[in-house]
Amino acid sequence: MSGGVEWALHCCVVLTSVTEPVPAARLAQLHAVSPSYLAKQLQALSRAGLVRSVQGNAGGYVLTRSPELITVLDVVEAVDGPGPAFSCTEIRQRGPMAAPPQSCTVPCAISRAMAGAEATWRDALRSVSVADLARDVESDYGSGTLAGISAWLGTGGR
Amino acid sequence: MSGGVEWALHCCVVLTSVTEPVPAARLAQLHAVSPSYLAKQLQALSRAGLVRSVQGNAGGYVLTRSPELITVLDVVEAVDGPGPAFSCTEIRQRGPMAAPPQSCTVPCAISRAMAGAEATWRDALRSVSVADLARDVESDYGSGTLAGISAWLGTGGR
DNA sequence: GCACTATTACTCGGATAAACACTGTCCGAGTAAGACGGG
DNA sequence: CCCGTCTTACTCGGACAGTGTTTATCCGAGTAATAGTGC
Repeated sequence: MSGGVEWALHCCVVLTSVTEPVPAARLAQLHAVSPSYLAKQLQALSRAGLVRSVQGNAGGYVLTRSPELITVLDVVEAVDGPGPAFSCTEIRQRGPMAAPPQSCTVPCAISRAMAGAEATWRDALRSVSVADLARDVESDYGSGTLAGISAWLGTGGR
Repeated sequence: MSGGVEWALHCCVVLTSVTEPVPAARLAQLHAVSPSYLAKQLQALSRAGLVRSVQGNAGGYVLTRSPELITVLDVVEAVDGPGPAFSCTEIRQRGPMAAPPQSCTVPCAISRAMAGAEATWRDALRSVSVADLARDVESDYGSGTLAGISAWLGTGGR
């Protein structure tokens, strides 16, 4: 799995607590990661419609909707791509003992098993929203943690 | 995900119906795939203890235990590696607003969410055995399908 | 003092290289079967 | 006819290139704030 997913999720959680746009460079130095590469992930989020980009001076990124309505699955699919991780090659239709095409109206048993597992994985990620993550953060590190980060982002605490 | 997982699973299903060792090359031409690369996957299965390799003339691969006791998860972990797909980089401890180490006794909220989803994925794969897959194949393509493949593997049907 | 305009600096966005992992291939070590010869 | 030995051919196992995707980077297009100027 792409490592940028973690960055994107952390950014979404941080963006929960801000109201004004935050530049990608600021988010990058907050997490001490490569600014250029983080920009790429944010562009993916923008293409997926999860965040809105504001150009010009005092621009940056903002969430497009309430954190309750953004699931972890949304972020993962935006960064890693929506396609399934396991793709069936239909090798049952190849070779000397190939299954006839008329028998292949449904996916093969292996593909079904893998697809079912991925479905549960997606369901689990869909059941967690970015707002839930933000709540957990406040619970883990004490209330006011996100407010402090928001303040740091706003002030030029460089 | 590695594409070799699919090949390995098909091989395990096929090996369900044989009693004598089957060479990797024979499995390769059955599925019309690269013999050398399939050998690599089978080596991984051997390292994981799922199949037993028999060297010398009339050698090949055999399952080490009953197909009921081999789960799809076993095969996936053998080929793709046992490590989790999502690995937390602990970026919460980096940057100017880094969380103090004493607050990081438990994994961060994001890591927990991803780990939980992967756990359900693993459970789903663990609940399906290779024997289940073989049963489904017989059900899909008619009883005797695997017997026919076994016969082809045994005879020099080249 | 106010409005308009030109400048300026800052933002995102996509196009461009480097690094890693997956895919594919090869040849050598080891082994069991089979052929051969002797008793 | 049976046993032991030797050859032989076949198997796996790990080491070696090719290719695609992920990671990382850069510079140009566009925009909003800002400073300056005239009324």
